[in-house]
Amino acid sequence: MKTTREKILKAARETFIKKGYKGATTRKIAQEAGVSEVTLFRKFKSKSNLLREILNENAILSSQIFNKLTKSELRDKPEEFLYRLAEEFFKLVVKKKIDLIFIILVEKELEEHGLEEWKLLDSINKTLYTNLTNYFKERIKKGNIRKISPETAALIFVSYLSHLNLLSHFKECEIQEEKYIKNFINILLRGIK
Amino acid sequence: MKTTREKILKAARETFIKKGYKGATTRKIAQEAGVSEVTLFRKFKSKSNLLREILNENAILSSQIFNKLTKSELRDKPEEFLYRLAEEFFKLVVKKKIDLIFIILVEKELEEHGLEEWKLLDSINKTLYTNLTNYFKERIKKGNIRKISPETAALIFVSYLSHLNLLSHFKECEIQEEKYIKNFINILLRGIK
DNA sequence: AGGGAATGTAGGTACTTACTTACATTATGT
DNA sequence: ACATAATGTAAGTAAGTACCTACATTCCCT
Repeated sequence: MKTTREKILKAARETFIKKGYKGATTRKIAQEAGVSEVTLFRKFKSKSNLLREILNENAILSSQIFNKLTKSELRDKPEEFLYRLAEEFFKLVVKKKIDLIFIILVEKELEEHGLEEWKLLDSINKTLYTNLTNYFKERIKKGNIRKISPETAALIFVSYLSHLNLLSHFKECEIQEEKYIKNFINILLRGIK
Repeated sequence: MKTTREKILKAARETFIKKGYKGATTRKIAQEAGVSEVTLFRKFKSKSNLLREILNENAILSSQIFNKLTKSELRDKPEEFLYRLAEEFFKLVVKKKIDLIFIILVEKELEEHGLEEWKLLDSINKTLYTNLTNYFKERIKKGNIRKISPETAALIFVSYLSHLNLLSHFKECEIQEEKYIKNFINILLRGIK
């Protein structure tokens, strides 16, 4: 049985992604969670606070995935490592409704309210990007992969996953995760030429 | 000298990207354009209409780029073709403030208003994606590139460009277009391995 | 069974926003 | 120079939104 808190968090995640920060009204979120609006405000002082809690949780989950894989012996096999990383991220993102790009947009809407939370808000993307960049640097040094720009490679990875995730929110285009990820890793490793 | 119409369109593009659809108030747009709010409503009946005009224009511009390049002799040299395509798109997108991803998000916010305009709204991404997919298919047939999934390759291209564009809206990260695009094409063509 | 915590209901406040109306002002072309 | 079109100003409307208060109801623990 889910607690009220969890129900609200889940509904908020889904609604924020579907409607954007401003578009997701507290009434709608509460309704989606099956609780009254008052309860929402009792549990999470304000709407922006509700968002903050979600983002915090997301950042933690995102780090965990990377750390887990980094510690495994997969680390030394770039192709499998990247495949598993993409897979795990995709799963997390779809299951938990963590929308990587969405976060940036929330940011924009909050900008003028003087929030200094840039760093926090962008943390998922940034975390993955930073971790991956370091990973590529290390692999280049060890001669596992050729001498490409590690930043660019990391950016390709992050952007592809974000985009795939975005697409998954549309009913029309059913995404066959496995195929899309496998093909991607294939091209990322060997190029199209 | 810019016409009032053009001033409003420009301001609207910039504000929509900065604040999102809901976040961009008509007051703010008018202010940014240096005209009164009433003028905005006189020229473009409604806010959603203003958006529609922008998206229409974007879609046309996006097609033009692809068509121009396709007709040139570059078509037969994938690496240069893709480089130029990326470059031109990036220029257009930054100069004209055409945010590829933004468009999808607008869509979400409008969803419940019963807009049936899905297809229109997503047209820039879709246009580029479709055109590129066909391009890759053709190149594979002609033996210019190896046998990869053309859809996946197109998606990598579109998502990378979108993401790069998104990043360019943040003051912090100055994007050196040339380097980012060159490195990208390098990896896309030859892989990281 | 009873008492305290969690939740719901109803109503309301203060604010914002898309959009309108009525009227005044400026610019433009002939 | 004058009619016409384009723009501005002021004021307002109707709807929506985040969030609050007061009180009633339900649930859970002992």
